[in-house]
Amino acid sequence: VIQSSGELLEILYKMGCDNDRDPWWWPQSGSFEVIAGAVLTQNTKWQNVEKALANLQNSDTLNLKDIASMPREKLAGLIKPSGFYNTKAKYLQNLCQNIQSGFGDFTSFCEGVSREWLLGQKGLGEESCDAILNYACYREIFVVDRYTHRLLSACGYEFERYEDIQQWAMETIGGYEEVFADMELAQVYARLHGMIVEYAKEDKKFTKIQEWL
DNA sequence: GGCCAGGCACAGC
DNA sequence: GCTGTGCATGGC
Repeated sequence: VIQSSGELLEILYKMGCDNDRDPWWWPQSGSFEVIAGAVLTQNTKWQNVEKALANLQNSDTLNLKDIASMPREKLAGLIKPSGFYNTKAKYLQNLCQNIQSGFGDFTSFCEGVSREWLLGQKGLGEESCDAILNYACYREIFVVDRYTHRLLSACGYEFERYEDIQQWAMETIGGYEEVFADMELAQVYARLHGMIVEYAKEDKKFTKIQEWL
């Protein structure tokens, strides 16, 4: 079991001080790209998502309006490198259409959207919803993914449900407010989730973190 | 060639 | 409610 949650958080926080990255970790945070990325990255390496995003960018269609209105086959072709391209094309296009009809544009979407609305969209589960809320809309929500689950397991915790992990993470982070005093809470959540992902890519069993604790 | 990647929907218990 | 399966490409 983790000896000190604060120590773990500080380690992760320091790892996040990479000036080359988006300060919120997710590339192009605060923009529509996050929405597309959240769907495309499902069970897929980010490296392949980048190719799909680049295809959209190069055809000048990486925006709400064009994805909502282009032929689905065309969208599927553009996002092919990210895998599951038929289902993702359907989900992403449907989502963009619903955002347009429900909110109008990206800015209004971010102001007005709720977690419940997102969960009602096909193709968005809890992780994708929270990723959009935190990284696109800058809401105070911590994203839980496979890596977070694995990290806690490696440290001796036995969480099962998504919301249990999320609640634990947000309460724990809240208890170390002074450590992150120079950042907004939403950005702290964003950065820490990102660092868990980055760390896990290098050290899938979290052996280094376990050594430190 | 097998395995996994920044999940989710849907069927069948 | 929980578990299994399909979705599909690309890099190691």
